[in-house]
Amino acid sequence: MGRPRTPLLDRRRIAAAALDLADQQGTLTIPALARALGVAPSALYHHVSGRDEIISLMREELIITTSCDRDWSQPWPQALDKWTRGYLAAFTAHPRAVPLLATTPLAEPCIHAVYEEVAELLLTSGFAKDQIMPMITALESFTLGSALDSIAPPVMVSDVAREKAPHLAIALDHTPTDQQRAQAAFDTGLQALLTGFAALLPDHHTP
Amino acid sequence: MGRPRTPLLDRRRIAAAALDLADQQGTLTIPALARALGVAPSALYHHVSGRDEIISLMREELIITTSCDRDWSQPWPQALDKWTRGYLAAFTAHPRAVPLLATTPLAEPCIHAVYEEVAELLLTSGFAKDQIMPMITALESFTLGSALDSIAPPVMVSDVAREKAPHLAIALDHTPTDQQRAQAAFDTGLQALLTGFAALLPDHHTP
DNA sequence: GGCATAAATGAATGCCATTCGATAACGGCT
DNA sequence: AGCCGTTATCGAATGGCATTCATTTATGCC
Repeated sequence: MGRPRTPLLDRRRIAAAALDLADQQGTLTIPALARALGVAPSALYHHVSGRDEIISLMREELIITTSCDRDWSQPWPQALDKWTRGYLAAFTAHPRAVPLLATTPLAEPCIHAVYEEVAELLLTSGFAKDQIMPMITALESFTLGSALDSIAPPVMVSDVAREKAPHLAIALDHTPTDQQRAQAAFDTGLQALLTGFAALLPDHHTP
Repeated sequence: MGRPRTPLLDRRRIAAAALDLADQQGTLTIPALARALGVAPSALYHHVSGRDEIISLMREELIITTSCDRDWSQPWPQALDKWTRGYLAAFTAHPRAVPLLATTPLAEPCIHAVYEEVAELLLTSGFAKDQIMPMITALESFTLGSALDSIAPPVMVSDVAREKAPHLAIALDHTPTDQQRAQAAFDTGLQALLTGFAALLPDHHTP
């Protein structure tokens, strides 16, 4: 026993293992995480304050490992499109972990970098100062909601219900039932949001 | 002991008490819920299968008690606006319960009625059949995400960080810091979504 | 009136998050 | 080199929670 010759744990390793575990099992328990790390459960508490902090680290790890390809040099619609899609992809890459991550807000310092870049993009594109944060927040809310939607069971209308809900039945008949369903909703919503944002520009010409 | 002369519990009462409890405490535990109902913890299992089902019932209760005022006779933008705002209001009426409710999808039969009405509205308004469900889902995802955002701590930029994130600092200086922050983001996003949806109509004139 | 059933109790089970004292290696200081 | 405070682990112990089960008592149907 006693202190090991080389440390077995650090916060990054804990976060990565927790993310893997939650992704495979759909839940996160300290004993299971410790087992995956080859360590006693109590060892974790020398690196993190508790389970909640582990979940925060998981979300941070998610951002770190997936936020490499952004391109703010494009026009704002394309740049926002790419940013938002990358954001969603980060979540859907770990579908079973989403419920765990969705309800834990991201720690402050981690988001400042991205927010700053988006804010600069939108300000130089001509959006009003008091619209920047609402726009960013709306995009993030939509993305988080879409991530949760992507792991929800698809809506089904049983044959008995078809008569009571004929219009819904029509709509569902023209909707994919698999993973593509959530993606189509995200595409439609994102497209609509960006179109609606364009109408906020001062020099926008209404039809 | 033994069976009481008049039943102490039923599913509605359990759901309502659970919603109240989660709203006040921010968590839901079976012992606490049983205490609130004046009952032993094990008594609950004669009415529900477990904690997960209680959470489902809570969400159902939420819909039941708040989905009275909708008006599908208005033009589609106003109707969708009212529906979506009511949806968000149902969540924000129980802010501390939102994390519990957000990750549990709603049971099937409960949503069919609303979906049918929205589907009819959108179909008769001229939207393409394969756009109905994506539009509905996008609105729901945005609303759920906004509900989660409304209980998240507001983003702050400490004085030290102002130099590293000047554009973000500008944006935040023009953003309310209280409850109004989330509402402004929701307003902006909903407006943008509806504007973007209008552009999907076949007879839409692009500027 | 008897009996299957429904609705409660309370004890028991097993898992989980977290804390604490003991153990042993590391690193700086003399 | 030897000492000591610090660091990183373990193992045991605590307290809480969700869930199950045997038991008790009332209800309503035949």
